[in-house]
Amino acid sequence: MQPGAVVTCLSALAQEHRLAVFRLLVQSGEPGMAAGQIAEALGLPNSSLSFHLAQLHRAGLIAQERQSRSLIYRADYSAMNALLAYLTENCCGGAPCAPASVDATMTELCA
Amino acid sequence: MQPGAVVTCLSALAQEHRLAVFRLLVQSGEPGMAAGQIAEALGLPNSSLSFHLAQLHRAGLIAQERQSRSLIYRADYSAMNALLAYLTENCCGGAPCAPASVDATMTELCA
DNA sequence: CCTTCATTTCCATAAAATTTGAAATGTCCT
DNA sequence: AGGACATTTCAAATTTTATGGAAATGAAGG
Repeated sequence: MQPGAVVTCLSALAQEHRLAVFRLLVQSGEPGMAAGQIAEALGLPNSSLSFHLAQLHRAGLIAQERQSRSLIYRADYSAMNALLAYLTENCCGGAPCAPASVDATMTELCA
Repeated sequence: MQPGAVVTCLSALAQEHRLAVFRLLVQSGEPGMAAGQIAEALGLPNSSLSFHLAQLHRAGLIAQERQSRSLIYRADYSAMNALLAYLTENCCGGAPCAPASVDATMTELCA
């Protein structure tokens, strides 16, 4: 993952409503949620939510799929894992402070 | 970790220069770095860097210690781990998608 | 083709973040 | 006390981000 993409991802998550949206989708899992459902669940105006969804989508953290008239959104777990991996990379100056298994584990996480 | 604190942490990291500062400190490890060193390493004006250091410090991601005339900064690994833990929490709707060992592993990470 | 429904795009406005030189603060040394 | 040094605080301009109503787009059904 490249630094620019990391900043984009972090910026996408660094906002109250967007973090709430992302967590809702992370916890919603496979079925995902339609934009309208999300708006209702979080009490946000449609246009505001759409703005936030666009940011999360642009960052690659959520995927979008049309299902008849609704757009359903899902969390992209692999993007989240790439982000986590980047943050822990080269931790502690290269000295192995974490078991080697962590990297492998994180890659599998929610894949 | 509480949602407000999470947003504060993510906001702190969601900026090109601050992400660079944080990574520099993460990789620098135990000895840490003085503000001046960081400014020079990243080519930032002192006042700009000071602004960014303050945000990282306020978020609890870095620690500050006075050493004679210099202020040396270090990454706070436990804060980073708390942040990572929050993001993976309740992943996939409570269905255990990651080995239980991950939580424990992450807690130890860079402690 | 027309209407309804779900969502996005547009727009204007308001709020927040970033940038830096200059001045202030705090520390050390003589 | 006085001077040099490291860093922060202040202030003001610029840029970015967030908000939400109204209009536009796209899809389904009669």
